[in-house]
Amino acid sequence: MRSDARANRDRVLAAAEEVFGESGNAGSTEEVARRAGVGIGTVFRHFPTKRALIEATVIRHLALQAHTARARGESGEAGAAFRATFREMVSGAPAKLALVSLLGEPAAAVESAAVEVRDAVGELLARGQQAGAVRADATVDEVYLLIRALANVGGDRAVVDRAVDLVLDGLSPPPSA
Amino acid sequence: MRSDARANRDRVLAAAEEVFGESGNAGSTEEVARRAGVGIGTVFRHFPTKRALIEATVIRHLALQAHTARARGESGEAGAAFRATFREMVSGAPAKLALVSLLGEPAAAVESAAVEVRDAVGELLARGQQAGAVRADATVDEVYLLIRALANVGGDRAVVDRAVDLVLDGLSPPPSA
Amino acid sequence: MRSDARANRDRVLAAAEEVFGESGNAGSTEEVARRAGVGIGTVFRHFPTKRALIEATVIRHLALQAHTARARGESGEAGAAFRATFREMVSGAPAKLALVSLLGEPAAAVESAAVEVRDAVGELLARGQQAGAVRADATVDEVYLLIRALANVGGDRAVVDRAVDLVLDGLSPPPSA
Amino acid sequence: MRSDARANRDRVLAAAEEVFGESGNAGSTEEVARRAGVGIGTVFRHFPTKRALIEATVIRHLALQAHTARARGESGEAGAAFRATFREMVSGAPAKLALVSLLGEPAAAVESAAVEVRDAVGELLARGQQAGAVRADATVDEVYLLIRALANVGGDRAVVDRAVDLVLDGLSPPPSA
DNA sequence: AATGAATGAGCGTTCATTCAT
DNA sequence: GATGAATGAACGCTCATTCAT
Repeated sequence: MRSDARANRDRVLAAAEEVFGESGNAGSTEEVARRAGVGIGTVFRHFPTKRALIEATVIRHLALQAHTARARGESGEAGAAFRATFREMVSGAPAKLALVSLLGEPAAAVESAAVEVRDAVGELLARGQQAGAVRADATVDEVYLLIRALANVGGDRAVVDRAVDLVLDGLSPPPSA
Repeated sequence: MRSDARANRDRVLAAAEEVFGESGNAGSTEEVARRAGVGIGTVFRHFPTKRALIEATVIRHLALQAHTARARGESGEAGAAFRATFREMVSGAPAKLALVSLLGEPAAAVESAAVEVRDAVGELLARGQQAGAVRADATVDEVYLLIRALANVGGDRAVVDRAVDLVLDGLSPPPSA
Repeated sequence: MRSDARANRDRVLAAAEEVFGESGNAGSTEEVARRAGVGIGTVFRHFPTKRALIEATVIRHLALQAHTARARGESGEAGAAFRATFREMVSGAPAKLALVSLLGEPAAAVESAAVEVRDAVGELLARGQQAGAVRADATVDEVYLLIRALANVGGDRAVVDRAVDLVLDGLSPPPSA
Repeated sequence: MRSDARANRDRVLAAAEEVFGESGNAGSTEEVARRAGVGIGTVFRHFPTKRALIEATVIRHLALQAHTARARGESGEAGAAFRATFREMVSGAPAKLALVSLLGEPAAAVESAAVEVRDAVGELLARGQQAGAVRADATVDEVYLLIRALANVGGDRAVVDRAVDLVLDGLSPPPSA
């Protein structure tokens, strides 16, 4: 039965990402249970409080983001890798509301998952800069903030894409160098 | 008595901006009444539902933003006006614009208040472009989206400021002109 | 409307004494509301937690007991007054379960209400002893404990009465004095 | 395997006496399983409902009490035996007898276990009376009620002991004999 | 026979909304 | 017009009970 339990846990987490992504903290635990196709008791068996459920959801989301960033990091040209990852992280966010901001004081586990993402982005950025493909004066903080801002803003996909183009242009090194 | 009522309406709106700005949709109507110094019944007399109250709050905020943008539009240099307004709109609205996304389907009145803001931004953008101070290929849609994205993202104020600098750099015309 | 609110408060307290008296802590706040004929929200408006409601109920009960004890204290013969009050306090308890024991750590207000009762009993006891109608070596603590024990025990009323007779006999002064 | 099952049943009953003795009906079946070192399913295999478990616990306790009373009955002096048993029954059962009152309508099996105890007390009482060591007009009903009352009352152990002394004094034959 | 994951009714509590004063 | 007491639906969470393994 261990495998059933794990499967349920995963379905609950997936449902939670949907629900809290759509409705933020206003999403209800009951709704999560309904979408996961399990009883409310099962949700609470796996995550003892609503907050614990949200934290686990956020961590899962951040882990996915970190994975996205790292996966691309090994590919060839540094500038292209940086830009492609930037685009993917912006458009890949399945939740449109800022999941992370749901937590007042983020738990330590959440913080460390976020650091993981930031570090992955930082590595891509550093390579891009070494290759001369990204402005030398941009820091991880700003770049990661831009990714978060664009990933969480609502609006037409095409408009977002063009806005990303503009931002990536701003991140290119000045041609006079 | 009409003026009393109007005064109450204004105090309620001001309190609502505070409360919902701090706590989002989780802020309670009772808390709004308390801060406005009126009874809960008075709040509901002026705004028949919580949603109506939030909408009115958002509209008030958007109207203020439109006003800010228009006021700036008449001042001297076009590129500087555009950039200053961009900065003001990003930093002047922490967490308040997020209310718009809590509305689900925004009411028509909210939409039209938002269009007002977009148009004001559009005018500033057009002038900046005519003056050669802003990239000719940027459109209002992208610019307004960037403002919204940066206004709603959480994070250190200083980091946000530097991110805005990067974006405004990206919006500058290419030096090859 | 102040008087309506007070009336409701009283009906809630009376219902709570019934419900918690019958079912102890297992009695539900909803049941209290139902018996009081008010909505659940009204119960919580007057008593912000279930615990606060139980405390208020207990205090009311203790105040009634203290009143019973004091009222009798002014009447004529000291020994008779002591015994009559003892009987009244045992049989007058409308709640058959030990309301007081419902509280883990009793709140300060509850403690002081209990002290009030103990003091009233103590005064009656002292007078009885001065009049030579009650054993001189009995202390308030024991007497009050006997009252509590007999008030809370279940069983046939007639049997309780005879048990009280036996106890009061034990509290009489030894005839050899 | 039959002996394994019986061993489990006993461990569950012992755990139940602990848990419900401490927390009354608020004690949870899961906690009983945990302390018994078995799965929750095993508890419900042996006792189909929580109520059945509590009943079995109470019956076990009453049987022990009856045994105590009977064992003492055979020892030497009748008055001393009666008084010693009275004291033991009062102090040996803190909070556990209270479970009986949580049962609402006690099951027939519980009633008959209680009758067993009452009868054992009755026998001790009769012997004490025959020996002239206990008041002739006291009946089993009153005596058993006094034991129940004192066993269930909360309060300082020393105070309870002195209250028992007073009661036993009241049960002594009048010195005029 | 034993296990423990799953279930869902029920509880305490909150809060938008109504309405008698 | 203003007030605030009353209402009850909805939420987070617990726990007795069931059942697949």
